[in-house]
This record gives sequence, structure tokens and C-alpha cells, in this order.
Amino acid sequence: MPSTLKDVALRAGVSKSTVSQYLHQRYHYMSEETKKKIQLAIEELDYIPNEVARSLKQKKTFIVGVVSSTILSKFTTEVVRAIEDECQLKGIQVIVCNTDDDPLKENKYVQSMIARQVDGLIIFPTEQNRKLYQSMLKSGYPFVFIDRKIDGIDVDTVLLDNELASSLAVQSLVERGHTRIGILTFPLGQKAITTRSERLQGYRQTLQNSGIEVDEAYVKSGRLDEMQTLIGELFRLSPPPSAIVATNDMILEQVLIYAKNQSLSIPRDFSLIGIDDVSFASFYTPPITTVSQPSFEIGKRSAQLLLRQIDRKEHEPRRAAEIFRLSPALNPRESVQNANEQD
Amino acid sequence: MPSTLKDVALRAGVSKSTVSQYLHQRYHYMSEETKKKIQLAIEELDYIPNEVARSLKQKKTFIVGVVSSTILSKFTTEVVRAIEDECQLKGIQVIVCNTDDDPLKENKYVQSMIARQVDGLIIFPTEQNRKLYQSMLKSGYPFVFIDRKIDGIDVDTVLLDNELASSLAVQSLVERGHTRIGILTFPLGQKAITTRSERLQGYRQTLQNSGIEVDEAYVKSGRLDEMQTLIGELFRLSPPPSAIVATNDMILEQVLIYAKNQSLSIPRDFSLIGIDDVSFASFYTPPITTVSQPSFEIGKRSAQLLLRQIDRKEHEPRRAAEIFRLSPALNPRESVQNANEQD
DNA sequence: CGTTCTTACTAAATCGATTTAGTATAAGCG
DNA sequence: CGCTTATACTAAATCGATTTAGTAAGAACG
Repeated sequence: MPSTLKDVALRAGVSKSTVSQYLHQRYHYMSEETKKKIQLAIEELDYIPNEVARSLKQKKTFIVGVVSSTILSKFTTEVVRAIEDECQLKGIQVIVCNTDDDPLKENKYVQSMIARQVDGLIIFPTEQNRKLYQSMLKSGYPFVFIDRKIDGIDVDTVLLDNELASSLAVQSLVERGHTRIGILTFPLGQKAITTRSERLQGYRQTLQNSGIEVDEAYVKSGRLDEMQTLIGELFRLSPPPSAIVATNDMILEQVLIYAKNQSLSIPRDFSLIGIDDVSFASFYTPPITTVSQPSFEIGKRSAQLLLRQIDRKEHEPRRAAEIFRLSPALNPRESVQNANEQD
Repeated sequence: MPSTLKDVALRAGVSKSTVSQYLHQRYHYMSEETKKKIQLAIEELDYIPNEVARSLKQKKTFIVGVVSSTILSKFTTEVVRAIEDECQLKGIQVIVCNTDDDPLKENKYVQSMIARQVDGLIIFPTEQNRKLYQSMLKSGYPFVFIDRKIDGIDVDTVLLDNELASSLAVQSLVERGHTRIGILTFPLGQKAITTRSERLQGYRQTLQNSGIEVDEAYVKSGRLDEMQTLIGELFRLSPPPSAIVATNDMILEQVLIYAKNQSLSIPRDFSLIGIDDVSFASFYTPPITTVSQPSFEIGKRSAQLLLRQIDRKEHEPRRAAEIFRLSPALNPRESVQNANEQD
């Protein structure tokens, strides 16, 4: 029912080719008369060009896809926002989907985006789809990884310097005299998402460098719904940790809930530091010390890398993959106190 | 470079038609032999069907679009999540874009989504695009409005009972003896977004019904970056309000920031109630009383309405537009106190 | 006047899948 | 055996835009 190029051509009394030229402002040898007739027909018919047909012929959709783990987090929404801003400059639209870090969903969405001919993908990858990514690499399909690195997939990747992030967190606690530092992460497993393993690694390394032995009892990992139990276990140790590192925003909230329920006062009863920023960090009581990611920068950079791949001409050789590790920032607030002033 | 139906047909030694039948599992009179050959060819070529070509022929993309004001809010992300869940049941994908409530961006995105032939749209509309919506209505294009109502556009709409929301807020303050109740909203203007005007209207109505005269000095509206100033003005009135209604999550955060900066204690110095839920409401100090929207329900319902429109057969008459006003819920927590116990 | 050039357009192939109408062969039936 | 029916496919048109090669008419030139 919507009108087509043909309808416009018919009504204007010219050929489809001429209308197409007009639409692209290729007025090479086109009479004013004809231009006017076409413009009129377009308006009378409320003509909107069919981008699907256009994409088929052009083999370009001017869309890039983001395959994210979840849009329900501040980090992801900011990253997506930055990607949109960067792409908009080139007239490219962005579509997003959620995998919930489920490798099957991830596989399905990536395939489906490719089937829909998006010009490239920005992916928060899991380890389990190595085969798929390998074949995408082989076929020269443009994509970049964000937030996580996958060993053996040699593709442009933008992520946080995770070790530095937990290192900053641990250091600022050690400087305050803490030695019993608990850490909470999401599930690890052998196929751990790099964000998680690297943050834990940074914790271990920094403690060792500071001459503090890592006590595995202070390391807890599990699903979101297990967090309250895990935090409970941590505080029932003797001695309990004097400080906690929450390795992401959702875990941080869990710790705050626990503290509230158990009437624990921060930083009197324990110091707390979170990786990832949260909206309320600065006005919470107490203001929460966090290590924040440069999320806009991460989004922007990954979009730039993707657009560079897309612009690569067919004949040009694929350039070597680059890995960008962006630095986190420590935001010192008031949830960390000197160890000896606690308890 | 990706392989096509034709490549598969050639390699399997059959016609394109046969491969197409195979892909749709229409095995009507197809020999096992042929099936095997086709399957093999598909695997060898890593064939993924081109959905763009498919969409062109089918005149269906199996995509619906969401034109939202911002994805940086909890309400929107939850709504989108619910829409995705509902659409996934029918194998339909969802794409989202941000208008920042800019009517021009809104117009551009709606047009662009239609050009991309999405099967229908769920829109957070502004008043300024009435003409566009009118013509979409005329052409029978499937769409629904969400979160806001536009007078004169007779289309399925799902939104909060906004008057009830602020009524619940005001009532719970009045019951505690408050009479000087301040309210903060985003800009109103003559083309106000219904969410804003209705929430303010509910405030006015409820005060009147309670026999309290509305003092316009207690009503402040402005942009996010003006909020600190506006809140300051509110508290410098004499007498200042004993309670504040923040009409959305972002404004609520601004009030909390102000309270923190001015060392005002909630609810001792003033009571506070927010419309929209925020992640930290339950564990904040004090826990914040909120009026929450059934965001998942709103998303789900709007998706159902859209899918119903899409499924409507060409010949069936368009059914009458329906408006669903979903009820908010009061979440009594501790940021509201009896008026006489304050100060 | 014949040729070339410029101007202003158009015809037709193409992108990759879908689908209808049809073909060719084998099997079944009386 | 001739006819119908079932089986297993295929040819070709189609979706709506793009683009290349080409046409037709008039102007310019020597």
C-alpha cells in the first residue's frame, strides 16, 4: 500500500531512473520542469523510499548492531549512547539486543544481525562462541569486541584495564591499613568472562605486591541471587574482612542491602569500594568510593574501530587487530576509612 | 562475498526453488537424497539466508521499532525489556532509538523506521508531530503510543494513570498532616508532555479535594540543569514546604543531592516522595517512599496491542483504538513522616 | 549537409529470496 | 495401453530501488 518509486514515476510522467536520480540530487542535465513534477508527485503520494530494497541493491544497510549482555546497567546504556553518537555522525543507525550472557542467545542474535545484513557488529562476547567468531574473522565480516577479550580471536577489542581497576581499589584499601579485604564477583568457572577473571587477578596481584597473603576465604563468587548468602558467609568469618571490593554495580547494591539489613555502618563496620559507578554514589550516606570506567570513551572508541573496518575497501588488506585497554579512575569518597579507626 | 541461495543451489545441483522449499521445511515430495545434498551445501558454504531480500519479497521484516525518549532511565529500559520478551514469543525482534524528546529527532527516526519497513512502532510521542501521526493513522500503519497520550490521535495508547500517581503521593503526605507540599516537574509549556501535566493536575486536584489551597509558589518546573536552583527557591520560601513530591526519578536524585549538600535530613527536615522507582529506594538512608509504575506491564501491554494491529488482516476493519491507564503502586518506606514531628 | 557533442532522459539488468504455474517422469488403474 | 494421479522437481515473475548502457533530439561546427 505505501507508494513506490514506480508510482512516483508514473504520476510524474517520467521513468523510474529519473526519479531515482532526483532522489540522490544527481541533477546532471535535469530540467527544472521535471524536478518540479517529481517533487509534486512525491508530496502527493507521501512517498518514503523503501530502505529494504535499497539495502538489497547497495549491499549496505547503514546499520550497525550492538550485541550486549544487558541493557539494564548504567555502563551498557552509556556505552550504547556513545556508540550512537559516533555513528550518527556518519548517518549510521544502531540497533541493540540483549544476550543476558547466554551463549546460545548470543549466537542466535549475531547470526540474525548478520542475516539482516547489518554493516558491522559491536559485541560483548562470551567464550563459548569462539567457532562463530573464527568464521566471521575468516569471512572478513566487520566486528569488534567490547568489554571482554577472547583469546585466540584476533579482532579489534576495547576494554577496561580490569587489573588496574581492582588494583586501584585494593591499593586504596591497603593504604588505609586494610589487610583483610573481601572480594565479591559473579561466577567464574573455567570459561570465565575476562572482566571477572581479570578483576580478581588484579586483586590477587596487588595484595601479593603489598606483601599480603591472599586468603581464599575472602574471595566469594556466585550469581546475583546467591549474593546475600555469600556476603553473609564473608561476615561470619573470624576475623571478618575489614573491607569489601564489589566488582560491579549490581554486587555493590547487594552489599548495601546487606549492610542495611544487618544494621552495619559503612565505613565504621567495614570499608566498601565498588567497581563501576552508580547514580547514587556521590549522594549516598556515606558517599561511596568507586572505581569508574570511562564508558563513553569505551563506546566511542569501539565505534571508531568498527567504522574504520567498515570503510576498509574490498581490496585493502585487513589491518592488524588492535587492543585498547582504557584506564579506570578512582573516585575517592567516604566509604573507605582507616582500618584502625573501624570496629 | 557471503554465499547466496543461488550458490547453494548450484553446489547441491538443484534449483533455487528447491533450496528455498527446503529452508522452509516444506518437504512436500522431496527426496531424502536431495535434502542431504542441500544440507551439505549449506554447511560447506556457511550459508545464512539474506533477510533483507526476504523482507523485500515478503513485505515483512519481523522487526518492531521502539521510539523512546531516552534509554538512560530505569522505566524505559524495563519497558523495552518487557516489549522484547513479548515479541520474542512471536519471533519478532525489537530495535530501539532515542529521541531525547526532541520532536525533530522523533520525526526523523519514525520516518527512518518506516522506510526500513519495520512491521510496527511503539512510540513515546511528543505533541509536535501530530501531522505525521495523523498520516500514519490514515495509511493504516501499525503503531501504539506509550507513556503519553496525544489528543486527536486516535490510536492504541498505554500509559500510567498519572493523576492517580500524584494523587497517591499527595494523599499519603496529607494523611500525615502535611499542607505545605512542594512539587517539582520538568518543563511544562503549552505543548506539555502529558506525563508532566497530568501529574501536576493530580497534585492540584488532590490538594483541593483535601481542602488545601494550591500555592503556586510551591510548584516549580524546569530543566534538569535548573533543578538545584529551583529546589533552593522552594526551601527559601517562608514558610518552606514540609514535604516534596519529585515527579520522576531524575528529579528525585536532584532533591537527594540538594539535601546532602545542605545537610538537610530526610524526613526530619522535610518529607520526600518520588514518582518512578529507583534502584536504591529500598536501601537508601532513609528508604525512599515512592509511587512506582508497572513498567513491565506497560511494556507488555503495548507490545500486545501492537502485535494485534500487525496481525490484523488487510481486509478486516481497523478496530477502535483503546486507551489503557495502568495503576501506579504506593511503596511506603521511611522518607515520609508526620508533619508535626518534623522541624 | 553530415558529423559530433551536448542535453535530457529511458530500458533493462541487477540485488537475493519467494512463489506460482508448470514440466517430466513414474506409478496406478480399468 | 491409454489415461489419470502422484511424485519430484524447475522456470520465471516478483518485491522496490540502483545503475549502466543507451537512445533521441537538438545544437554546434566546419
